[in-house]
Amino acid sequence: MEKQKFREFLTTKGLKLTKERDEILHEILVMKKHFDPEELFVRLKTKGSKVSRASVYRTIPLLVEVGLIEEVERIDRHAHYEKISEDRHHDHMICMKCGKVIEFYSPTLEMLQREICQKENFKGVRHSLEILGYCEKCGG
Amino acid sequence: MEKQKFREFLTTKGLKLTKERDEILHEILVMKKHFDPEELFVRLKTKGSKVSRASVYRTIPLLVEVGLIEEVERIDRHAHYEKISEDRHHDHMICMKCGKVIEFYSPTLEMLQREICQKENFKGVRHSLEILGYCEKCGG
DNA sequence: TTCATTGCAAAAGCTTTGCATGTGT
DNA sequence: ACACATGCAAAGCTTTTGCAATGAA
Repeated sequence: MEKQKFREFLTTKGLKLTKERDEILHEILVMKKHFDPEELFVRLKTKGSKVSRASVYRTIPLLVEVGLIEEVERIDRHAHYEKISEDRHHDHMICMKCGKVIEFYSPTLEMLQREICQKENFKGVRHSLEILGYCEKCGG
Repeated sequence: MEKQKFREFLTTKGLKLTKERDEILHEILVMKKHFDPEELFVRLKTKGSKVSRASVYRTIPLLVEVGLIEEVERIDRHAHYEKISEDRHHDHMICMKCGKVIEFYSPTLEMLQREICQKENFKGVRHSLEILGYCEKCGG
């Protein structure tokens, strides 16, 4: 159904559904976690795809635009993306020592943010909260 | 007093207080808002400083380490930093249309985050919350 | 004097783009 | 057939680094 959504988007925009675009989206749907463009490219290559880096980089913005993926963080100099799941938005805790990422969700937090936006007359579309610190293992 | 803090840090680490480092910190203290390395470099140049880009890039990590500045976001491919002010931490709302940045602070939000960390046995050190959307002017 | 530091320019690393060719619709 | 896409390689940008010269302590 994500594929359907993408297909409609392309049609609407007068763009074309190519084998490359399909392969890229497919690979993202198959992955569970975060990914960066290079990683995605390598995965595709490994599976025998002939897609080029350029196409990967050119397709990602389209997928962000449809709302199928979103940029979650930038580590060093490369962007990281994540599939937007059906279930629900979540935020991240990132361990500054081992890099472990804990995803969490707090309805209270979501509500509070809506309130804050209202107070500032700001129309919030999406948000990202990152808590940096140390995980249980690395020394709380 | 920030300068004092930096000086002590350098001494402790066996590093030297150079004219360049002083000029860089000085310029940051004079600025009120966010900045990126290039912007900082240009400002210094404009004021007649002879500092090189390399020194700017080499000094920034030191200032982050002392806790005088922090990275607040990455836009496109460049990092943005901000002076850590005496007063208090704040988060950001960013208008996706005009780029306006609204800083806000919510004690409730701060408290809530401490609770969330506790639940995950995570030792939070700092966090950043970005709400993306549209400001009053750009169409709420 | 002795290391850390600087500037320069080259290198690195991620992402974008020009162009000729290929391909959905 | 007509745009739009693709791959490739080159270009772009921000950030890092090697090296010889410089300077703080």
